[in-house]
Amino acid sequence: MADSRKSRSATAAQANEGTLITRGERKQRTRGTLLDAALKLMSEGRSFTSLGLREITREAGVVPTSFYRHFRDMDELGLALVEEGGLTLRRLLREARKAGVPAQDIIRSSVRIYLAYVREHHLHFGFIVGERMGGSGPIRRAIRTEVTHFTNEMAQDIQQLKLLGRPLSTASLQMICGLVVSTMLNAAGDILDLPPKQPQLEAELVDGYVRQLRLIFLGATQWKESS
Amino acid sequence: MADSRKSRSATAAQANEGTLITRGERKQRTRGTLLDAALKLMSEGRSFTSLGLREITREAGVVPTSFYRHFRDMDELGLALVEEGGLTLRRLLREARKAGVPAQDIIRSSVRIYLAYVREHHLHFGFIVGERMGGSGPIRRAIRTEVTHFTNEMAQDIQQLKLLGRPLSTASLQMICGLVVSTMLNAAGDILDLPPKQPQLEAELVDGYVRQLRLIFLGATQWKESS
DNA sequence: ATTGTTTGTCAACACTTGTACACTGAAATG
DNA sequence: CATTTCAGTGTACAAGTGTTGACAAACAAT
Repeated sequence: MADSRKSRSATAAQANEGTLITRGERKQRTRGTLLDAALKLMSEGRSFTSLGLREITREAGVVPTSFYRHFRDMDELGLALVEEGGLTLRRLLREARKAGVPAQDIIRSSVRIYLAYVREHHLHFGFIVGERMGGSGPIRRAIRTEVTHFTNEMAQDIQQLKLLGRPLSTASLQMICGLVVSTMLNAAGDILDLPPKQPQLEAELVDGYVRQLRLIFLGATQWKESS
Repeated sequence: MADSRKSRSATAAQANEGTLITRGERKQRTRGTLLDAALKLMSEGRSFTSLGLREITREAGVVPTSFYRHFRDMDELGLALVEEGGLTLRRLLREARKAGVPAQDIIRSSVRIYLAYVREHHLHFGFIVGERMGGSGPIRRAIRTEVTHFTNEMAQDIQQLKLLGRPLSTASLQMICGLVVSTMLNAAGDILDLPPKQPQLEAELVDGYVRQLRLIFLGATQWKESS
């Protein structure tokens, strides 16, 4: 539902390339170009709060006043972006469930798969990671909610898969997954502003995160509930 | 050197409250009010890239053109803020060294002390945490550099204090400290946008981070270099 | 006492910004 | 077919933006 639109390149309003008919579809389409425009501008080193309504419509190839047909104000657009990002996060878990746990060297392959996914959806991840701790309050809170949901789902998955060998209280599981998720979001932020085509740096980065996660899971296997 | 100025309240240019004489001192003083103005605006839910030059000078009680007497452009001001923030970070370590390790329940009391320090310097921490992953590239990189330095110093301290019992390679130590620092920066971000006067929420938050750190150190004591 | 320096001020510039209002034309509805 | 609905357009305006240049007055150096 979130990705019928695949990163269209500007000037969309009159394109009509595919065979689309209904008015509703058209509306969703330009709404999408507005969201994409915002994401693209942010990916060029800008924060959400610095974006202007006019700037976005310009990038989207639409007249400024058209913005109001889709969002009351910038905050509403921001929240829509958070929702999209949340969907992208959830999709990651769903795909992971479907693919099953990697056969050997679980952590390293998981990190690799994850980082590939981050690169594939770098706009969403850039937004989430970038706005998670700074900028607009409402958006920050919305992101926090999404990340919490993601963490809880992950905790549930780990419990069902019995990945840690012995059972743990939900509180402990959530605390561990919270640590894992924070670490992975840091990792996303790091690779996303790695200078491109630097396999050396990238390898070091991956290595560092693999070891951090190994340490976390090592701690998790030794964890005593009583603490 | 960074804190001769203690969060002055606007309209500073003509104040002349204390006995200050030299021209250089006066310059540093208004330079400080500009930096403070920027920090204050950001603490009200704005990102750095969204700040305007005029806005800052207005908040500082100074005419817009005066800005150029101190900074070539906004980026230069941002880097100055990063430097200040870096100093605040280092001061934390210095004070920790002087105070020594807390007698009992080391992790819990450390977290408490740390969070008190974060609150005391909430403007600097808000800036660092908020801009660490989003917004302007140069500033993000500068922050990363400061955080890395901080991490290295921390690793050195831990090694010298033999806090982990047995010796570890510098690489492992840095990786562990990196995890600790990331976690503490997340913690800083979390308490700083906790609604005020909510001791319940705060206690839960502190508890969560205490347990995350316990897990990390538990992992660290079991860590095998060979990994 | 007479210079030169330099921090902060003032006025003005060419632009950009968010938003209001009336309008068009094609899809939706009857 | 006639009518209504509404996404997108065009124009307009007040308010804010970064930056320039000339100027005032307090300090510094001679």
